[in-house]
Amino acid sequence: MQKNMSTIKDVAKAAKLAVSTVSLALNNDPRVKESTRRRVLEIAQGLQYRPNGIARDLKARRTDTVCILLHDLGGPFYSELIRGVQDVATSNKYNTIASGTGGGHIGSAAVRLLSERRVDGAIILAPDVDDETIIHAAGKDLPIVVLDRNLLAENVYSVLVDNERGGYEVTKHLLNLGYRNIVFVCGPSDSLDSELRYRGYETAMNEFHVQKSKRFDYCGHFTEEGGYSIGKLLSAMGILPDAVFSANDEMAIGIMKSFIEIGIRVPEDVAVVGFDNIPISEYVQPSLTTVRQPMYDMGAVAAQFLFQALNGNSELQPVLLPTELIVRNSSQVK
Amino acid sequence: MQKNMSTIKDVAKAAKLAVSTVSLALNNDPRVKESTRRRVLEIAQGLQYRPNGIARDLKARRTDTVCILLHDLGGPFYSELIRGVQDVATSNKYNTIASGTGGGHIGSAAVRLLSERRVDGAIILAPDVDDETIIHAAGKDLPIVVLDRNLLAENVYSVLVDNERGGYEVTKHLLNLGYRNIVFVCGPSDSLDSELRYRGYETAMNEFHVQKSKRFDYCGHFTEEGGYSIGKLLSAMGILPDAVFSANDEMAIGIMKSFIEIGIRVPEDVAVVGFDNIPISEYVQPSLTTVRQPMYDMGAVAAQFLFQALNGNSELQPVLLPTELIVRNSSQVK
DNA sequence: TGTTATTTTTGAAACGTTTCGATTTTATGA
DNA sequence: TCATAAAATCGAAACGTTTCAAAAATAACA
Repeated sequence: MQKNMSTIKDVAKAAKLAVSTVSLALNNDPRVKESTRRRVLEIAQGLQYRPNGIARDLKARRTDTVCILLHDLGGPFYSELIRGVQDVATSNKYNTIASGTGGGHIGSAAVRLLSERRVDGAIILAPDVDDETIIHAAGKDLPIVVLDRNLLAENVYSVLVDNERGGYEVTKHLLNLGYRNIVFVCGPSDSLDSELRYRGYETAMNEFHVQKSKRFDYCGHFTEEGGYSIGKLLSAMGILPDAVFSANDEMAIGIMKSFIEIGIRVPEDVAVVGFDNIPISEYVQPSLTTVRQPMYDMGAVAAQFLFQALNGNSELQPVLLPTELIVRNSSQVK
Repeated sequence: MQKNMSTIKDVAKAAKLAVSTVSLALNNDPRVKESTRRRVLEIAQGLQYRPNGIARDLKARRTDTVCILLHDLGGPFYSELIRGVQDVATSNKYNTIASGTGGGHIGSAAVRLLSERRVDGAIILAPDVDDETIIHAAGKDLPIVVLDRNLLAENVYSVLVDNERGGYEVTKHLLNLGYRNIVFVCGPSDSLDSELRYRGYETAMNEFHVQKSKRFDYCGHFTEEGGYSIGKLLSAMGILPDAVFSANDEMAIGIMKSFIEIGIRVPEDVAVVGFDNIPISEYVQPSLTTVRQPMYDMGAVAAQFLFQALNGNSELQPVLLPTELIVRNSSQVK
């Protein structure tokens, strides 16, 4: 049975000093005599004393920690985002913790970290955290940066990726290559991303005076399986288009897989393009033409916003980050 | 300028009740009259009161949170691990936060979360957190599960993957296919994983009475670039083996890339196998034969250990999870 | 109505720190 | 040696909760 964790009181008692002196000593306050400090340090060491961070946070009314909330921690392309946040947070001497909002009671992670003020700031890329929660939690002393979300509120700042332009450019790429019958495969119907990418597609198609596919004809759930089914469906119904623009890479990969299985060649018979530039998009066969989102930048910019806000600057305009078209082999015969 | 967050005191004052009554009311204690509770709830709502989690944690001396410490949050194959942990933690009504140990001052994340007791338990897969820190932080009330680390200490529990057997099996697979001149490419010299995988390789080679490569001749840093250089080196020196067993997939992919670049065919000229079964290993060309680590199980088992320990069971023997050989095209002509 | 049992509310202490103003100790200068 | 300045230490309050024992209010019963 281990004895209880020793506290600053125990150290004080052992050193025959006041608690306050010990505290000062441990925090290297110049007011304590050098010899006392050394003695305190020694005794603290001997007692295996470790300050209790929670008590410290309570007193300080700050945690020096920011969090990043993701629906699915460890999703395929959050990695760079997290890195971006962490790099900036670290250089501002803040700690970063991440939490997934997916499992468990809905909103529990958000409530716990934000509403109950266990962090000093937050970056949120999680559609399942509702605006309400965010608006309520945000405050002068707890700025929140939302990613990929249309939300305008006090102490809430916004970083967006130009999904619409990305959709426009990749569609135009297809059109320039001569493809005309281009089908758009959308994601979940409540996905803003999917919607915006469609709008870009729409614009490009209009620009070329080409008839566009009805938006909601083909709808996966941003999953590879979803794409696979849609691919099967398209070919089974004998309505193969010239090209498919899938609202994300996972679905695009599923689509390609289904095509290839039944002997439809990509891109010779049908071109396929995706969106997101997830790591495997480079490795699938054929490699996937897609649109890169600047995930690292997104994280870094979001974190910078956070610290600007924490330093009192509340005049931060929403920023729109550019995407980048990445042409690979799924759209263009070598 | 936003006014200060309201506390339970403000609610009490507004309701003309004692703080303690309000606390009881908010926590649905049956001792408070129903009508009072409703009144309190209403007033709390009106004041936008949100309990301060830090104060609560301090008083309760527990956080209902466990953390998972990874060197590189968002690394390619942690995703499943995190999911495993989170699933189990959630079903035990605990929250999970994740933190990367890579950026920033070394050990800072670990110290902050573990030593300063901001969590009730931890799962650690991060070679850069040293044993010392773990041993010191661990306690009856803060069990720690270490993954892939040889560490035996009080309140520290261990979940391992049978790297040695994995190495043995994949080597045997090569030997059974007739390969004899098999080179082992190791990871960083301080990597236990790499070492164990080598031992499995050694055993298999001995079993077949084949001469094995010297262990430290070829050493990448578990990176694709490292593998690429080694591949170049091997071919440049004209000492191509029959097969290469790379201590992880990233390096294996780099090696294949370099081979293919200069016209060496995989697997016809040289077979390549890796370890870890990272997502893209399935998609590279040729697809990579590798060894799967049961990441989800690892996370789930680790979390289960944690909660067993939190519930007073300290008799948990280290567990060794089996690996699984995944044969793909990089080792075997179709 | 008075007594007792029950329900409801309360004040104070505690969790482990930091910080402030006050007090004690030591050093300084005449 | 004494007064004063400077250095070192101290005690108490505070951070925002929960909890415990006790007090107050209400209900039940004779």
